[in-house]
Parts: sequence; C-alpha cells; structure tokens
Amino acid sequence: MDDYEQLIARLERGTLLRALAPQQLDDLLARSTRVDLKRGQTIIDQGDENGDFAVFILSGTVKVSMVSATGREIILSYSSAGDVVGEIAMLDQQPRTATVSATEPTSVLVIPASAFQAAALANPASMAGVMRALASRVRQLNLVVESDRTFSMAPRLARALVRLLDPADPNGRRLRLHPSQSDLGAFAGIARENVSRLMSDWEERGIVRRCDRALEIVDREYLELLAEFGAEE
Amino acid sequence: MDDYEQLIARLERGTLLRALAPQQLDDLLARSTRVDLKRGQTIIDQGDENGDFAVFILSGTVKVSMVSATGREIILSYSSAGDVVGEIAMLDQQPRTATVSATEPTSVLVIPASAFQAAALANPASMAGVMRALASRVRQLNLVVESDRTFSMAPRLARALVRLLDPADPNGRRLRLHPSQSDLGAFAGIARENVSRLMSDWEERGIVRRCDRALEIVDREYLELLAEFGAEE
DNA sequence: CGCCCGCAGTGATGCCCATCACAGCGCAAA
DNA sequence: TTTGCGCTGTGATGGGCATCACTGCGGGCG
Repeated sequence: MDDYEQLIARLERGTLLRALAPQQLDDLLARSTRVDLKRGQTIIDQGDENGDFAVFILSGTVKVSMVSATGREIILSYSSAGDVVGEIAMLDQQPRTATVSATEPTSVLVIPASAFQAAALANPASMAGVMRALASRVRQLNLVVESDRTFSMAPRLARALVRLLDPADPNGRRLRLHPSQSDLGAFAGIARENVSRLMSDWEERGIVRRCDRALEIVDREYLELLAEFGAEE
Repeated sequence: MDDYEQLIARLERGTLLRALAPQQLDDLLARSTRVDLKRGQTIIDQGDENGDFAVFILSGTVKVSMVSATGREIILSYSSAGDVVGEIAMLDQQPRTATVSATEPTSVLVIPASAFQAAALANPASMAGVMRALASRVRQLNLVVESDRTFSMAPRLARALVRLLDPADPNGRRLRLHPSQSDLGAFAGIARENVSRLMSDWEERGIVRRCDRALEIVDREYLELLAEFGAEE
C-alpha cells in the first residue's frame, strides 16, 4: 500500500478518526477496504438493509440524497475529502435513508462496523469526535428545517450557495463544486426553473458571476445576509 | 433524597445513561441537580452561550422549539420522561439553537458537561447509546426535511399527529399530549387556521374525534398511510 | 358577576411558486 | 455532419396555502 502515508494525512483532517493512536489507525486501515468510484457511481443505496459500514472520503466529492415519496430528489448535503458519511445506519442498524453517489472521481475507505467498534473500544476518547460530528449534523439539519419553513426561494438558494463555499477560507468566493441547476434546486428545495431565474437576476445585479459553467460569488456578504435573515434590509 | 430509587428507575429507561454501572450512576447523580419546572417555564434558551449541560427528563413533557428569523415559532420535537435534550450544544460547545420549555409541570435533571464526560470516561460503552440516540435524531430530521419539501398540508399534519402517538403501544389511538392548534401548526409547519380546517374535515370523515379538548385518533392506519405516502390511494 | 385573553372556526383575498411548455445550445457519440 | 441528450432560459397558468379579518366560546382572575 504505497499511498499509505497519504491516507494517514487525510485521516488527520477527518472528524471521525482524528483521535486514534497510530497502531489503532493501522488496525482500522487493515480492516477497511479502499474503493474508487467513477462519477455518478453510488456507494450507498437508499433502502439498503445491510448498513453495516461507514464511508470515509479520501478524495473527491459525494452527494447525499434521497428520493421522496413523490419521486423528487432531495440533496441533503455534499461531502468531500476528510468527511464521513453513512455512519447513521451503521450506528442504529436501520435501513439506509439516503443514497450516496460520487459527483466526480472519488476514492473512499469503506469501514466495517466491526472495525469501527474495535477502534471505539481501543480508544474511547476518539468517540468524542464522532459525537461532536453527529451533534453538528443535527444542528445543521435544524437550520435546514427552519429555512425550509420560513424563507422564500431566494434566501433558501442563498443558503445553499453559502453551504457550498469552501469552509477552508472564510472569505473566499469560490464554490467547492458546481452542481447543475437541477441539483442546486434539489439542494435548496426549489424548482429548477426558479434557480435559473434567480441566477439571472443575481448575475445582472452583480451578486454572482458565471465564467464558463463555473459559478463565482461576487457579493458574498449579500448572500450571507440573505441566507441568515431572509430579506435584504 | 427519598425518590432516589425512582430516579434510578427513570434513568434505566433513558437512552443516554442506560449502560452506566451503579456506582457511576451514583457519581452522575451526585454531580447533577434536580429542577422542577412549572408549565411554560424554560430550562434552555435559544442563543444562550453557556451550553455546558444537558437535561434529562424525569417526569412531564417539554417542547423543543426555535423562533425563526421572521418570528414564527417552529416546534422541533416534544420530549418526555426518559429522554435527554440539550445534548447538542453540550457536545459541540456552540450556542443553543433551540428553546426548551415545559408544557406541563415537569421535573428534570440538569447534567453538567463535566459529569457527562466523567461518565463517558468511566464507562465508554455507554457512549454507544448516546451515539445511537444522536443517529436516530439525524434520521428523524431527514424525514422532516423530506416531508416539508414534498408533502402538502394534510400529510404533514398527519405526520405530526403520528409523531405524537405514544410510542409505548404501537396500536394505540391516544396522543401523548394535546397541544393547541397553534402548536400543532408550529410542529407540522402549517398555518394555525389550516390546522383547524383539516381537523374539522377529518372529524366529519371519522378519522379523528374530539372529546372535551382532547384529540383521539380513530383511523390510525389512514393517518399513517397519509404520513408516509402523502396521498390516499 | 363581568371582563379579558387565549383558543377555535371560517370566509375572502392574493401571491408565491410548482408545473407545463417550448426554444436555444453545447457536446458526445453515431 | 447529424442526431440526440442534458442543461439552460423564459413565458403562461393555476393552485395551494399564508395571511387578514372577524366571530364565537370558555375559563381564569379581578
């Protein structure tokens, strides 16, 4: 395994396993398997009963989505290198509620529940990180519910764009990835046509800009205000 | 402390601390303080920075709610004896995102973060229960997002009622508590007036019944189908 | 007792937004 | 090149539901 060092470097960033001691990490890696996904390929399927593994993202990006009873796609989140997905079903032994698929060539580490439990036993302190990660997921979802219930289209789309900003640089104007308008709609909870209309509007008002299929935020502060308060003052 | 035995009995039911050994439980109880709440009294305030405690409910019921940017109330959940609330902020050290207040006379146990951490260190296995509880919260919230985005009023209200059914008996027709129509609206994400309209409709169609301010489910299966699939077939 | 306030019912109004429909457009495969 | 497909822009339409406005009701409190 020649990119072992690289794996470790990635793991250092991750929330799940940050606190593992080196030999525990060795053990975990030995029990896990690396999988390379092509664009569009899924690693977890909604409804699957055998949810006995979690997925650690080594590189690339995945989208976590579900198909509602009416057939509409709902994108819950995008996750990229260093994140863990699929731990919910692994923890509570219920069927998968969401589908995880790669939005670009992506490699992941499939961690079986047994390996996770072994790591938890060997180093209980590492579970604090897991709990923190879960707590922030709950927090994030609370915000989504609030936004869905009280805001109109524009603030919701603004919030979706803010969530796509690279968390690494707090003043950046570049997005982590550039989904299609359909996906943006499924992420923000609005119809695709209205994504188009809002983007046109924002572009001519100088809030965003589009250079060859990529979106760039011009007035980040405006979008953040909109995302937080739901209206321009 | 004469109702000590009773406390223990409650704790046994709880998800948070089920796995604690007796002497660890003693320790946790010694570090915690019991608080009795009157109807309407709050124990956790949205926005509060000092989120260094969680709340274990000994008896009674609380509602977990937040006030959105537009001033509308959003009820995230109702919790009753044996549940734990407020652990999110305790785990991730962020401000409180929700308010917790009693809907009836309620006694709770305030567990400081330090006591929680001590219990975690003393008995790491107990953390598995905490993680499972958090996982099911995430799962529940995913369902709420799905429901908000794809269903119309009636299925959303149906889902709210189903969530208020007593989880203890799986075929029961009685609700755990009987909120006002305003609160039902805030729970289901619809306007109070429409709760009224839907209830009238359902009552004359024999789906629910109202005897002196209390609501009783008549056709539970109908509501469950509506809640799951969004339309009657 | 009478007052007031919170809760419930119900119609009218309007607007936000999903949906339908269709037209360009770039790109990849045939 | 031609065909087809996925993505994008834009108008028209209609319905669902929030909101407003008002009435009635009961119960707690002065």
